[in-house]
Amino acid sequence: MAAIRTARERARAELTAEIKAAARRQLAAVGASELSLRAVARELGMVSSALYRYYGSRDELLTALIIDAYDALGTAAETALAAPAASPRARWLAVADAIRAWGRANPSEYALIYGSPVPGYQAPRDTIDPALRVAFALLAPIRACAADGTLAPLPGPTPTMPDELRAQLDAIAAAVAPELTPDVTARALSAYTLVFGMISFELFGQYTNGVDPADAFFEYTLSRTADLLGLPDVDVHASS
Amino acid sequence: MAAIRTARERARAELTAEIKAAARRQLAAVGASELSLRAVARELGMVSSALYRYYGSRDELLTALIIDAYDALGTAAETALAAPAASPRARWLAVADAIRAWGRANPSEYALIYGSPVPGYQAPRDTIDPALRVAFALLAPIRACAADGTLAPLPGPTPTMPDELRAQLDAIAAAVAPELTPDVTARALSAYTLVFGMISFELFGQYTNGVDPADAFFEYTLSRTADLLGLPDVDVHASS
DNA sequence: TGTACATCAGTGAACGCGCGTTCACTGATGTAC
DNA sequence: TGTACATCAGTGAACGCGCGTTCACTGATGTAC
Repeated sequence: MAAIRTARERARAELTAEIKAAARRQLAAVGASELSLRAVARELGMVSSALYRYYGSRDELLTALIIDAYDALGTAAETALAAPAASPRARWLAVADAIRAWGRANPSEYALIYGSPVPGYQAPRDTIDPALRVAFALLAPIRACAADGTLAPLPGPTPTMPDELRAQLDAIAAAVAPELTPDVTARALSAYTLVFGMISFELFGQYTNGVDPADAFFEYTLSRTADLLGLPDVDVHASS
Repeated sequence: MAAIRTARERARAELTAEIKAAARRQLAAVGASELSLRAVARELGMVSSALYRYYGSRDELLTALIIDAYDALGTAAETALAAPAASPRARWLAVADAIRAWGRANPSEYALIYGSPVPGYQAPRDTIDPALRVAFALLAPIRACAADGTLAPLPGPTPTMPDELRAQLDAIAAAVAPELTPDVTARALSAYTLVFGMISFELFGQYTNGVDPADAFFEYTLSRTADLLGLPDVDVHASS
């Protein structure tokens, strides 16, 4: 990131931020596929063609919003991960809570990245890395315990694993978490899916007339899930 | 449903079906929020105003599509539920598999009902009952076992349950599954969330470069989830 | 410090397009007697 | 069975609107000497 030196550069950085802020408001009001450059320009008191000095097309702006959303969520998760925690289990719960809190605070941006894809819009490669940050943060406490052997023996039976799945899980582990056995990787992925499944159901209205507000259900299920992952509830790392 | 008697009534029923079929194709091409009455009419070789003989507005057509999607998914799940199965566990797995199969076969309709809500569109009350059918089908094998005491003792620790959650779960149980204890209800709801979480992640592209194709991961996770629900793997009901 | 030139942000008009919905109408189908 | 009338499906034109994107332009900011 180059240092901002001239007034022109400062103005450009500020206006870029204002454009994205206005676009985020649009997003909340009408949704991703109806995000309109003209409406954004109108809100900023500019003429619509002026936006083309900042983004080459509507899709480019949409991409910037997606990357920002992944980054904001990733930052929230990483902040929770870095905070002091009584145990690996508590740390994992804190990350999951932070993910949910971000989603509730930014429902339209959550929908942008975890809702139905916008037909006709193809997310470019630049979105992949930011998208992985949150997954990494949720994985980190599990990896730390697996690395020093403090992951509790996994409760419950372990189904036989077909070769196809083992190969997929090995590839994931090799890329991001070499400490994990295939079964732990599978449980971690399933826990990750459950965390986002609950948040999506809550935000998209599937829990209406059921467990909405979902705070207690979320915590209860998360607690059971942490046990199934074998995350220890004592601070094993503090004693070293 | 009134019997169709006249040629006019037959034509109307046929054209209604054709309109919905064309609208479903639109949905797949451009998504729910960009569904266009004019495009539907164009595909049918009609003039756009003619559609107003069938649906009073764009939103009315969208509602019909949503209800149809819930009903189609509900039917698929109920069919799997009614099929012969070796055990309650197998029956539950069959229902979950049927849900996923329907989603994969009809991704745009799945996105319509389980994806991000369309901003500005408020689903009317008529969608509630059809939406519950699939949840009922997935719940049925658990209820049957709970009713005759064949649900296995639940493995794993049970977190303490706050009163707020207990009240919510009691209300759900009272309405749809009085056989279930609060903890079983919570586990059933969490399993339900996990099933849809996995399908959404698969269809919305979150498993790309991971466990995609997700067949093996889905079955593996489902198998472990069935165990956590205590669903017996023998046909306890056949012996009675 | 001052001047001449280059860069860049924002304007305003325009292009070509698609949308939902209304309305008066024509002509075919159905019904009552 | 035949006729007169009512119902309804579909037409075509129109209203008023918003959209993304291009383009020649003005005027302010920045840079080199």
